[in-house]
Amino acid sequence: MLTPERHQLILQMIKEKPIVKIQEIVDLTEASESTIRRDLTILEEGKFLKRVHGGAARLRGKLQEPSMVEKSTKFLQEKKQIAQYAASLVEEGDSIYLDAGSTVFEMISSLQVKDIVVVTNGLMHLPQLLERNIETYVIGGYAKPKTNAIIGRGALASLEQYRFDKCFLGVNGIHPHSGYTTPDQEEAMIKQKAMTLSRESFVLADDSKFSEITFAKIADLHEAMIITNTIDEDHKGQYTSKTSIKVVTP
Amino acid sequence: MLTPERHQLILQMIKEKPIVKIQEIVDLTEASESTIRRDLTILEEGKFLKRVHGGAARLRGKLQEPSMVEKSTKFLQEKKQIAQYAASLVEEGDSIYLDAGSTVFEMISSLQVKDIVVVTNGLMHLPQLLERNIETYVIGGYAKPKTNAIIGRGALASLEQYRFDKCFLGVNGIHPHSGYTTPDQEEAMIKQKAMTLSRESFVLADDSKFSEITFAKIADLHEAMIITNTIDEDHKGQYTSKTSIKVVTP
DNA sequence: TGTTTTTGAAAGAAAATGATTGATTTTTGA
DNA sequence: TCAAAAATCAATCATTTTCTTTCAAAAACA
Repeated sequence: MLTPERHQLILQMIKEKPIVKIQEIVDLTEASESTIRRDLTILEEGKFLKRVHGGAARLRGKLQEPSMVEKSTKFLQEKKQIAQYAASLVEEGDSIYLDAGSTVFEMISSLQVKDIVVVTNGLMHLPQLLERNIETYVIGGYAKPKTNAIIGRGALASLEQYRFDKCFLGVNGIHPHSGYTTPDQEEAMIKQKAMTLSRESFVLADDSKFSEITFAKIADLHEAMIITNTIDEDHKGQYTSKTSIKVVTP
Repeated sequence: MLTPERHQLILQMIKEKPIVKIQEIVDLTEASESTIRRDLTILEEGKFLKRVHGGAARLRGKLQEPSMVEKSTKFLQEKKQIAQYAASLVEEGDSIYLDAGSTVFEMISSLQVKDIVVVTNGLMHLPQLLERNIETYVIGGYAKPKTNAIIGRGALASLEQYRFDKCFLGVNGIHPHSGYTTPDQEEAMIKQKAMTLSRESFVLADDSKFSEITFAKIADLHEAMIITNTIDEDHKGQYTSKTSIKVVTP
């Protein structure tokens, strides 16, 4: 049996059971224990599973097939939690705006409702959206290589064509006085515009964004609801007095 | 057995099983192991499969694309030739429109000039364009899952914002009387509009497109220059009298 | 005919495998 | 709780399988 075949088989097993014993894999694959151990080492390096004493365990959150996009940050877990909650807010029939950015990206795989319309400026999001057969509109404009986002004058005009029930934005800074900020002026304008076109606005942010200020202001705190995972009790009051915060607990 | 025959057979096998062993191919084709290894090397270069130790594996992502599997190496070769010539037409400082579609896609990797502006409705093209640091604008509108193209009313309006030195289009049919045609009415409108916004228009087509007619008309033959690889001498006159054709010779 | 391309065979290199060893971790049982 | 027993582990090595390279014969081509 070929190595990648075995790997597939192992991943299959771990998709069905959260933990599999080495011996179980040995029995099924008819390969030696050494070989299976080597396989597990490789699969662990590729972030496909976690080795545990006696076997291998499923990675939290990664029940789906492994795309190469992710597996970068240690915040992924947190991002997923935040994204999952945000996705649960989307209701049947909604038209929503999805901002570019990795946290918002994680929302897509969690979207349960099907009868929605999505507008986005995030080029990274498109393959996933199309694969899931979600009705998707892209705004036109300059494709910024660094963030894979559509921005610029054309993007603003293009965005103007739509109206949203909800918009979901990523930001880089959240601050009681300075509000929501992001490093790029052009991206800030897009986010701003999206908010004005939307009945409700949501900002997705892990707690590293709190008390940060970056260059371009998007809006004041009260203009959106923040979705985050944990928030320092000491500073919580500074924010809760100005906006509603949903804290997603692990 | 002829080389392309063997290649087809191998692609067929890999369409049915995600992984095939070399020995299995040897048994079926009755060619030597050396030959099969050579075949696999070629097919891997053509991005049709991935070699793995002991055999070959199906590529992730572009698997069940019927059009993809049908394509023989020769076919891809032809597209590359056409695309390469088309790319050589792009001059420093040009603003160009790149239509969605696989032949036009092949142009991107052949683009030598750097100081150009590209506008496209092809979502597939974006990763490649951005990676090559080409200034890229995307038109806004509905993202059509099947072709990964942006189309629709919004796309037309978005396109209207730009002017081009040259536009490069794919079509499905070329016919002396019916002109250029494509199966999707909406896509036809986009192509049409792109032509009107461009000083020069080029249609990229392998010879399977000649004498074909599909649903939606884009334009008459004389409105664009055809770039193709070979053309049947018998019918050549029908086309050359109505348009200029560049025949790219192997 | 001579020339190029394709093919198959063979040799050495590289990779994958399975068994073994001794170390490490977990479990057992007092 | 502790130490012995059992299970699991990483590291190593010999063996097997697969790969690449090379070369000459066969086939296709002009």
